[in-house]
Order: sequence, then structure tokens, then C-alpha cells
Amino acid sequence: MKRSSETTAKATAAGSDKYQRILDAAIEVIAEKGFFHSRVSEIADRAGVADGTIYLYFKNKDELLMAAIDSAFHGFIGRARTELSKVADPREKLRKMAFLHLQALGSNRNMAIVFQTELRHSAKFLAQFSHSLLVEYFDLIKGVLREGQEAGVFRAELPVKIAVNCFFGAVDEMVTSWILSDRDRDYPLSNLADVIVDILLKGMETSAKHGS
Amino acid sequence: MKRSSETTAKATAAGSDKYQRILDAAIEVIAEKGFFHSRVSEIADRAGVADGTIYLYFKNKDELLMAAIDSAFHGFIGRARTELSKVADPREKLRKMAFLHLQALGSNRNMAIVFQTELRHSAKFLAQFSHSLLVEYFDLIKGVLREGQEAGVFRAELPVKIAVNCFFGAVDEMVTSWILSDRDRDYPLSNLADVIVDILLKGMETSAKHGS
Amino acid sequence: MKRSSETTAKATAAGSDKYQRILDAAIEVIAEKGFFHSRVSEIADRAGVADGTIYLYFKNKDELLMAAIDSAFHGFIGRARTELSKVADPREKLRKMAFLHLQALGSNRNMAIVFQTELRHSAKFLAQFSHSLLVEYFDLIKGVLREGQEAGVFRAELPVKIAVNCFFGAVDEMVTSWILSDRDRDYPLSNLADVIVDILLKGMETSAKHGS
Amino acid sequence: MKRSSETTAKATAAGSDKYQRILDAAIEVIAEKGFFHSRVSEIADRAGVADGTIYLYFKNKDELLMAAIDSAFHGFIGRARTELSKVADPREKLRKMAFLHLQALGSNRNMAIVFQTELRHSAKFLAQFSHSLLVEYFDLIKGVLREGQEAGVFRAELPVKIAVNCFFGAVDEMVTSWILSDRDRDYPLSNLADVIVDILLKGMETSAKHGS
DNA sequence: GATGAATGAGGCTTCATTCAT
DNA sequence: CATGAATGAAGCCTCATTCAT
Repeated sequence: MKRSSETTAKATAAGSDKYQRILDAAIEVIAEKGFFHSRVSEIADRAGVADGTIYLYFKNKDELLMAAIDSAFHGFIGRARTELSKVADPREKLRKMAFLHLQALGSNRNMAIVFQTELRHSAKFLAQFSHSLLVEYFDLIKGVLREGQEAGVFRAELPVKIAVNCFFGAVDEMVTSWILSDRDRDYPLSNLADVIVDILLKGMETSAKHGS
Repeated sequence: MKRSSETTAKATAAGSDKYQRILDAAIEVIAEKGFFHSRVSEIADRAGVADGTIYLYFKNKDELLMAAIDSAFHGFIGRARTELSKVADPREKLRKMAFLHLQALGSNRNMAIVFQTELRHSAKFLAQFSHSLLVEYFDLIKGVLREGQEAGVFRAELPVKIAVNCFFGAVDEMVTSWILSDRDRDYPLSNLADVIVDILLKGMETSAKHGS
Repeated sequence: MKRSSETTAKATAAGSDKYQRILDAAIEVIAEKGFFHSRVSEIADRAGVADGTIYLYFKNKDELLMAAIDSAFHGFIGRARTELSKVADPREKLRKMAFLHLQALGSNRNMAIVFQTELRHSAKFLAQFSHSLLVEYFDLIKGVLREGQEAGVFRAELPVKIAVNCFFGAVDEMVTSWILSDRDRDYPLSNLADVIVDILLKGMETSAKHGS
Repeated sequence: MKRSSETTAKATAAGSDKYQRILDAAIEVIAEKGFFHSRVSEIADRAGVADGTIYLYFKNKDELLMAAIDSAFHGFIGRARTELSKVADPREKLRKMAFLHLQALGSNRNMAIVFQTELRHSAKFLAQFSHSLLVEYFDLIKGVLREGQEAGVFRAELPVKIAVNCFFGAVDEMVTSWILSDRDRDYPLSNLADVIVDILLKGMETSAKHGS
């Protein structure tokens, strides 16, 4: 692994959990200080390794952040896919997805902070992430919406691409609101899933207005 | 905000629009490079002033960013309030707000980049902004929703706070998507206002499902 | 000069001799420690400026060394040209050149060390210097030799290019020997000029051997 | 020279020519990158051993360079002594020595680069080498010159020490010129031996000038 | 002997900020 | 008010060396 440029280092190698420890420490420090104010030396400290060791596993500070996010995100997408496949009704799938999203970040405040802030710290960075990972999320939802349209439970004229943005934006914004509230919320973030999905499914208008 | 006797008579005075020039230059550079990669010297260059001059108007780099965002945001909120007051129907107000939001950022890509990325730099920064400015936006929308509920056009059981987040999140996400698309979109971002608001008002489900 | 990449900074600018002070300090430190063991911070210390100031005048450590050598060498070549033009006899010109070369370095041990060691510290570096500066030296001598051949005082069949190398190599080696002798030589290095030139002019063989 | 088992009985022992392999790799890498830019890990790579193994054979990086140069130089001096003893005429001995010198380095560009550049890294390093090894070379030539004076073929008044420097300097400079020429010379470097020695023996002046 | 993952000291360089002019 | 040369703290990263296996 030495001098190798891969970031994909096998964490399972020779009794070493350093890779994962560094990743965790990175998330922790970045959540606390923000990426640019995070010091490599502090991440190393918390991971219990020497500064230089970081560079045996990651090319540089930037790649370390990317790796931390990638790792967390892939785990989430994988779990999401599995869970969604267990549900039949497209509406329930949306509900499930919102729940998983809120639960994933709601149960790990540090990770949530990183996702809601550092991930967007520069247009270039955001674009990079967006292209490589977020599309997976969006495609997943797009699939659900199309499925729902075919099943006749979602309006046929719904512009799928934009609807996906609404869904993601709404859920995402809840997370942002949540991390900004200093007091520990007394209710789990994931409880909001139903509320949000209800709004998105039924709309804000009174039913009376429909069919007009 | 310092020295802002804006609307000031002395704006015409002996060549001193430096404050605004610095603000504009800051937005420009920050949009291009990201806040942390922006150099005070470059902002000074583009504003056509000396490095040191910046510090006559702003306490430090951080406050410069804050001021730039504040200035732009206040302008927006002011215009929004005025425009909304001209509309009676709460639904039309939402439509208008979405339009103004999308138009404001859609017509100034640099500003959009700063809002979608730099604003969310770090949890601390975001919180600071959120408390001081974003609440004005949220309160505005909250007012519209309550008004709509009273008028009977919005569902009475709608949880206003969460609905506001959905609205903001959806619109916000459209802007993010837009700045991430490299190709210059051939349609104005603001055109999407109607589509988004329709989704939020009527929901994604087929009308048939309502009334159950 | 700020942020400019020129290394040719005008030393005479606004009451500042910093450029020259840095150059001198660089030669001093490099002579003592060798280029790679020289620390920018120590050069700054001795020049009486802040570390960062070095970078207002030089792009980086490498360019600082280059500039120091360039500066010293150009001074030498200029003086050499002037002096040589005052002498008519090509043989005396060679003698003069050897004298100037030995005197220049013999009177500045630090500079001598830099020229004999650091200048050659990597093939790439040496090549760079060789192409841009040493050719001036070589061309000067070549001119003298050709002049001497035309005047009939140097052998016509003498391969000029190689002879120039012999001349330079011989003088150069004397300097190297000199800096390697720890004890301060009790005679000036420049005294050797005559001896070296005599050997090169008359050869090592006994005269009797000539004409064979 | 690689894998030369000469004089070592234990070279045949269980696959352990590592010492020489490391030495060869060191010369190779140092010639390419220069000593300070050479990485111990790269030398280990090319030698096909682990980084740590280097330290079983050499105390540190510096000693590795020293050993590499020593090894090569001793081989050269040994061969030179043998060859010179086969020649009777002191003039022919000089010619032979120049030839051997030029041939040794001319046939191994990497070695030449190391000798012409890295050897002169720092005054301290050069002095160290000079004292321990170069004196052997110089003494060899000194012997030849004295022999020639006794035989009456070299001028009796020739200052031997300085003449030796001229000889070495001239030959040495030819090598330097050669490694700096990027184009592969179309003639062997060793061909120049005669030319150089002719200049040193007969001098640059026209014969007519002698005997005056 | 051999390995190579881990170490951690320390250098070069950047750049926000100051202050004498 | 304005300047911009100078400052100097501080971080990322490299890489020679060690040592447990």
C-alpha cells in the first residue's frame, strides 16, 4: 500500500483498522471545525496515528474528505436500495427513502454536518460529488416516481426530474434545519419523514381545490 | 454594512464607491474560487483598490463575505416583500416568491454560486446567517401559509414550519442543480417557478387519491 | 513588485537594499551549509528580513540560488571583458583571465565554495547554468585563442574548443583545490595564474622535445 | 560491474548480492535525480529489496552515496595502476591515464553524472572524498610527472602539484562538457585523450616561441 | 537476515493583516 | 483616506529511519 496512490486501501489488511479510524476521525474533526479549519494533525491525533500515516492511506487532505463522504454515502445508498426493494407501493417507497435519509443523518450529527456544509464548500467540489454520487440517489427516486406514474398513483404529467429535486430539496432542507438547531431536538429527525412525504404527495392546497 | 449610509447622497461624492466595488469584487472572486481559495489581494485587485484599503471598510475577510451576502440578501428580501404585497392570493404569493428567488439567483450566476456553496461553508457560518437573515425569508413564507390557511386555500392541518422548509428546500435545490449544470441552460431558471409550486400545491399523487 | 514573478527586481527601488541583502545572505549561508542544507529561514535571518519577504523578491529557494550565482557571475564577466580589452597580446589575455578568475573567487571564499560545489549539484542545474552563463566565459576565451592563432602566437592546429576546456578546467581545478585546503593559504590564489598559464602555453614537455 | 562476484568468496552464498545491487541502483537513481532528490525508497525498489534492507548494509543515505562512489573509484584506480605499469614512457602514461579516465566515465554516463555533479555536493562532502580518494589519483599522476622529470622528458622546473591539477582539471572538464551535451556524442569521449594530452605536453604556443 | 508499515520532525511556502508613508 | 511592502504564524506534506514481525 505504501506509496500507492489508491485511496481504496483495503481496510482489512494485516490487522489494521487505521483506514477506518482515520476516516472516522476525519468526519469528526471536519464536523466540528469545518473542512478548511480542520488540521491534518488533529485528525491524525484523534485517529491515534502519526501525521504521516494519513498519507499512506490518502493522497492528501482533499482526498481524505472525499473518501470519508464517499464511504458514508455508498453505505447509505446500498442500504436504501435494499430497503426500497422490500416495499411495493411507490408512495411507501418515497416514505421509506425520506425515512432512511433522515435517519441516516439524524443518527449521526457529525456526518450530517459534513453532508450539509462541507460537501458544498465549493462549486467544484459539489459538482464532483454531484456527478459521481448524488446521481445514484436521484436515479433511485426517479425510478420510484416513474414506477408510480405507471402504476397510476402519481400524476402522469408530473415532470419527474423536477419532482426529484423537490423531494431531495425538501428532505435535505429538514436536515439542514435540524443541524442548525443547537438544542438537541427532543424528537427524532426521522419522525418528520411522514410529514414531509404527506405534503409532497397531497400538496398544500385543500382537497376541495382539486378537480376544479 | 459599515459606512453604509446607503441610499446616501455621498455616493456621488469624490469617487468613493469603493465599498460597493469591493463587495462586487468579493462576490465575483468568491464565486470563482470559493471563499477559502479567494485571496484578499485578488479581491482588492479586481476592485481596483490596494490590499490595505479593504481593511478600511471591513474588519477582516470573514466579515467581507458576510457583508457581501447580507447586502445581496437584504436587497432580495426587500424586493420580495414589496412584490408579495401586490399579490392577494396566497397561492399566487408562493408562486411569486419562487419566481423571485429563482430569478434573483438565475440572473446572477456568481451570486447563486456564493449562496449555494459559500454560505454553507461551515455549520457555524451557516448558523450565523440562518439566524440573522434566513429567518426573514422563512417568516415571510410562514406568513403566506398561515394567511392561506385562514383563507381556506391551504390545508388547515398543514404543519407550517415544515411546509416552509419544503418550499425553501425545493426551490433551493433547483438553484443548486442549475449552478451545477455546466451548459448554460437554455431556459431561464425562473421558468421553473410554476412547475415547482404546482407540485407543492397539488402534490404528486393523482387527484383520485384525494378525499379518502 | 508584489506578487510579481520577476526575479530581476530593481534593487534600487524605494530605498530598499533588501534584494541585495538577501542575495548576499544567500551566498553566505549556502557556502556554509550547502544549498540543500540551507534553510530559507536562516537566509532571511541573516538578511534581516522576514521569511516571507524572500518570496517578494524570489519565486522560490531555487531561483534565489540561481539569482545569487547569476548576479555574481555577470559582474565577473563584465569586469573580465573590460580588463581583457585593455590587453593586446593574446597570451597576456589568457594570463589576465586566469588572474581575474582566481582573484574573483580567491577574494571571496564563500562565493568560491558556491561556484565550485553548489553550482554543480545536479546535472540539470549545471546544464541550465552552463547554457546561459558559462558559454559567455567560454566564448570569451575562444575569441582570445582564435585571435592568438591569427596573430601566429598560438599553434594553428590547436583545437580551440578543447583548448578552452583545458584552460577552464585547469583554472577551475585550482579553485577547487584551494577551497578544499582548510588552512588559509598563505599566498593569494591569484598568484597561481602565471604558473598555470605557463604550463598551458609552453606545455609540460622539455623544449628539446619540440620540433620532433 | 553489476553482480560482480569478484574477489568475494561469499558472493556465491545464498543469493546475496544485495550489497552490490543496492550500490548499482544508487548510482542509477542518483545519476537521474541528483542525490538530494533521490529517495531511499526508489533505490530500494530498483535494487529489488525492502527499504529497511538498505539499512542493513549502509548506515544512512549519505554513506550509501559515499560507498557507491568509493566502490566505483577504487575499481578505477586499481585498473589505472595496472595499466600504467605496463607503459614505460611517462608521456604515454599520461596519455593512458587520460584515456582510462575518459573511457571509464564515457562508457557509463550515469557514473559520469554522479562524479561530475553529486560528488561536489557540498564543500564538506567534496573535501571528504578529496582527502580519502582523490589523493590516490593525484599521487599517481604526481609520480608520473616526477618520473618524467627524472627521465628528462618533462621540464624540470615544472611545479608538479600545480601541473597535476592542470591535468586533472583539463580531463575532468571534458567529462563535464560531455555530460552536459544532450545529444549523444557521435565520437567516444576517450578519443579526446590524445588531443588533451598533446595540448598539455606541447602547450598552446607556437613552437617557435620556445627556446627564446 | 528481510520486510515495509509506521513514524514524526521539520521545511517551504502562503497569505491575512498591519502600519509607516 | 489610501497605499502596498513587509510581516510571521502556521499548515501540508515529505521522506529518512526504525522496529515489530
